[in-house]
Amino acid sequence: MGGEKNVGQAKGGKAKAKTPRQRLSDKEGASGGDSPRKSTKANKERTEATAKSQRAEKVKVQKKVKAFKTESVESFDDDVRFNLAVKEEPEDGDFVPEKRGKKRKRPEDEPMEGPSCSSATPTLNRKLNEKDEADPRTEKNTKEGIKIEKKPRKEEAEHPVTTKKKSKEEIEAAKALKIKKREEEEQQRWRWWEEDKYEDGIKWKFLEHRGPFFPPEYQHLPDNVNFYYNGKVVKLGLAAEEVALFFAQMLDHEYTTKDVFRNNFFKDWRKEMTLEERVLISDLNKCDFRELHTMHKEKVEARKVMSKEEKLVMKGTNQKIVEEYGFCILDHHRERIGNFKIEPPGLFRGRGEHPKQGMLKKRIQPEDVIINCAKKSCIPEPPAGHHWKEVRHDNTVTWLASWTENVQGSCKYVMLNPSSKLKGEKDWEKYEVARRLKSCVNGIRQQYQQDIKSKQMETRQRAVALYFIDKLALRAGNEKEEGETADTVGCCSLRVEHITLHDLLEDKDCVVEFDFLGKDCIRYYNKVPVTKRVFKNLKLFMKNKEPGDDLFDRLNTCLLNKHLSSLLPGLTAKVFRTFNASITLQEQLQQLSNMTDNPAEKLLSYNRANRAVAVLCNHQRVPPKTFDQSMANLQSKIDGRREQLALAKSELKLAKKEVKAHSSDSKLQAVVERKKKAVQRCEEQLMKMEVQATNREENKQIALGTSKLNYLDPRISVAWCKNMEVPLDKIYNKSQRDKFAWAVDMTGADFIF
DNA sequence: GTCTAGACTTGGAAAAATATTG
DNA sequence: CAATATTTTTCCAAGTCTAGAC
Repeated sequence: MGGEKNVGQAKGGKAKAKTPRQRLSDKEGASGGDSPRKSTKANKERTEATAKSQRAEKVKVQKKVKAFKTESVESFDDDVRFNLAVKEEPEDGDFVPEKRGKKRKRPEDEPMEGPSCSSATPTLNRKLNEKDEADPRTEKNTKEGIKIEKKPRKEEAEHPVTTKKKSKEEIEAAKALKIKKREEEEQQRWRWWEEDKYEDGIKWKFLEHRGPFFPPEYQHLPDNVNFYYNGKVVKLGLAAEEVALFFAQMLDHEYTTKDVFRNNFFKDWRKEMTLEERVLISDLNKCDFRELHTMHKEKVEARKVMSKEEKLVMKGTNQKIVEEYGFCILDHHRERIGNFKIEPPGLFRGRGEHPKQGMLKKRIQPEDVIINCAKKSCIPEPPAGHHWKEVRHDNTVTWLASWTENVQGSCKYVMLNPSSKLKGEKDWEKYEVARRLKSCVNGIRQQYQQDIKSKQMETRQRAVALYFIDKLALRAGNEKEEGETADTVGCCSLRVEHITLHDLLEDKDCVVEFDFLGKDCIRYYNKVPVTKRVFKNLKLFMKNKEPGDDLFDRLNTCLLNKHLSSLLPGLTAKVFRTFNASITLQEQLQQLSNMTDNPAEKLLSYNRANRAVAVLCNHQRVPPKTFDQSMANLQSKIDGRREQLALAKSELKLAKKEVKAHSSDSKLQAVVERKKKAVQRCEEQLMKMEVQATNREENKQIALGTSKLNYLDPRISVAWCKNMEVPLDKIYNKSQRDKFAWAVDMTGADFIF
């Protein structure tokens, strides 16, 4: 369920009820001490472990341990962390394309006009496409050809036994097709990272697309499906009925039991009603949506059990839509759009205790939509009988279409896919800024340690906040409008009630206990020993304040970021998260992985390093409902395999005996060999499964995705794969490889973040 | 300066697609 | 082959940060 599963006890807000989606963390943690290798531990230990003494020992145990290590992440009591900072790291300026010898000059014609509209037909995209493909860069093609050829071979080697009944040839053919497709794709890839960058602020020179895709209009319910009010059938008008269905669809969801949600919904629903409807329907509790709900469930079910043919048809029509609306032409290249579909109307599902949950998110009309494209491109047609709100040609932004959403009044955008140049370039730049921070972080740390002693209150607060941001990877914490959103905070917006100071806690001096709701109402709970100076300052900051008062009353993110950017151009609070995440990954990989490990162990090490980062960044998830079950399944599989192994071993022994008895019988000799192989195979499989179980258990409440996608410099992972001889697709799936194509292409085994 | 709208990144859940199993 | 488990993709909310209005 999406809402707020677990009522935590994070300290909450100014007179607001809190129902935090607390998950892991605190001792009383929901799932009670079930397993000895609870990953929750890691979280707790983050601060509890006096890192230094334990570290050495833990690292040694690494190989077999089940507990998951985070030492170097949190240990980080000041001395340690600050030593670890690196001085060297000459600007190797990976971001400057010049460095890569083969930079390609943008061809003269490229800041282009693009194809003129006049001749364009509805199949424009296709045509452009072909044109694109006809742009051969031969030398590269050959190179890639080789590259790709290798990959699939490896893959095959990894799954050697495809022993399904299907004919081998069929499988081979399918595989070959896949390979070919991949190859083609690779050759078409726009290697933008080898090109010059545009002047500042210009995002594109040509942009053409078909506009966003609108969801289908609402159709009346079938006659036999009824809404009841006060026990009587009421035939609703189109508008009210549509909104009623939104609610009915969510009946299984916890949302619909919450007062705030129900009230907001009812208020907005009534606005959609006709006068008579509004007069009649005055109490949500008298509404009976069950028939609508049932109908909806049946529809979902029907979709699930569709025949293969039907599914294929569906897939086909979807593909056509993607083909038509899912791509744009950006500076001569066909790029995938990320979210080309206009968000359908529905009920707003805010997270946590959102004051606006349940409000009606209205249907977007073309009249609400601003289109952005090149002047000389073929302007997208609005749906028949409609017009756009505006068509503009702003090449200093990256969006293709935008509209204002009615619940929060915020802008929504249609933008490109992560694999696009526009997103990729920005991503690359982000990691380069983080690397620049690496080379000066020592100085910055020294400075804020100094600043903590400053006579200026503002400077001191800034220094302490920065200390937290650096040490704990907290988010900046912008101010939010009260009552508009759930009550969540980040560093600068921490309130007195969110921390508790302990002169002595669990054998440690000067411990700060954090307990607050962060982004998405995810609880942050941590007990952190800090320096005396920080501790004393915190006491001072809290003096004479109410629990609901700001801890850093002289500070906000704007001030902080201004200061940061004066230390290093481009430096902002969130760069510390990126930097600390990436550097942690690199260190952890270094510490945890061994060349002599088998592939499964290497992967486990990678995941553990990734996990260390996720813990640092407080990326949590609700364990899947099926978690325990699937864990048990795996365990029984392991047990089964164990038995099998024992059996195989005894058979081997027997066979060996036979050989001894009738020596030099070549047939028996062969049997022994075969049995040996069987044992070995069994052992390998068992081991693989055990590693898998460990990994899964440790991952119970940790979400790796966000850090992998947004915080970890992909070049670290690519280099690691090369060094460890792990195929990249063990780490990154297809879309991740696409997103990080720039990194995959440019990174050698020697990359250092 | 301060405030706010705008643009873009980050985030977990849910849905859909695929793989595996009985 | 269907049922189930797992992985991938989609969805869209919720952050960060900047620039420009005032």
